[in-house]
Amino acid sequence: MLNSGSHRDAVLGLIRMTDRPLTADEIREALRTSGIGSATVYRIVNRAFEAGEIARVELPGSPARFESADLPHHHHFECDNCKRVFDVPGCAKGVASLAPDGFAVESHEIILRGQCPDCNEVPA
Amino acid sequence: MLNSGSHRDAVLGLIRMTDRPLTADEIREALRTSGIGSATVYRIVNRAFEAGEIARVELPGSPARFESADLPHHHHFECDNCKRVFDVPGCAKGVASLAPDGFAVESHEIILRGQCPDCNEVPA
DNA sequence: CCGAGAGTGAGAATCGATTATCATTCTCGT
DNA sequence: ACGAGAATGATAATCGATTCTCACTCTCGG
Repeated sequence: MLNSGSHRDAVLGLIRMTDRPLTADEIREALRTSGIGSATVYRIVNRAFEAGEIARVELPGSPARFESADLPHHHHFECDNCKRVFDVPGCAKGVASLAPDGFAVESHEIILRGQCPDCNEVPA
Repeated sequence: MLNSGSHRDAVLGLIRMTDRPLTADEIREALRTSGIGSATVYRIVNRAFEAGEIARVELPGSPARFESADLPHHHHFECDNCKRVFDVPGCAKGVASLAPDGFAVESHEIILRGQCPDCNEVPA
């Protein structure tokens, strides 16, 4: 059940393979068959984050999520219903120029909310 | 030192008078001369929020903030240095249309980060 | 085969934010 | 002035997320 690096590979592989940011709990749940504990998940993602291998995504009111560090500039969509977070490619123009004079904008973040495709199904 | 409603008036008045969202602690600190306790601040802002009198602003990694409920659509700027949050009038075009097909966008949020005017001073 | 050292999981501990508790204080109509 | 009921503040309790602890397991070079 243990094999140095196998948990790490599973966690980082899962993150790279998934097209949306995952919480520590989502990761542990996805890998539950391996019996991985949450402390281990946190250890792995924290180290990988510090090493710049993955990115941390924080949204208000929910735990930190992790995704590949090499994704192009993008933003996030949080489903009001299932609470999952999805990647949204692209960016709105002129975002940084919204700030009034005197503010030096160094980064920005756009969060969309609503119903994801799964939760938006029209019940026939 | 107590006068029914005076604390409430002080808190809501402060919120309406301030042009940026305030945390419970910022409110308590601003009114420290009145000896208001944090439980009272929370009670007041929670009730006012439930009554729709003020709006709650939540940013990742910091406590909830409160501002007037009647402000026009706007967004927020968080100073990387002093951690204060400021209002940013206006909005970027086409924000909602960023989401891929299948996503129903119901609301959005833009967070700018960088240096606020106070922290951006050029040391002569 | 052995030992050093990293990895692991269960659970305890911690953290900051917020809420609950409760004895006390105040307000107000009468 | 009086009593019911709301408001208050100090502090304890709670909450969810995350980190720490520690005994144990595994890997791997020699």
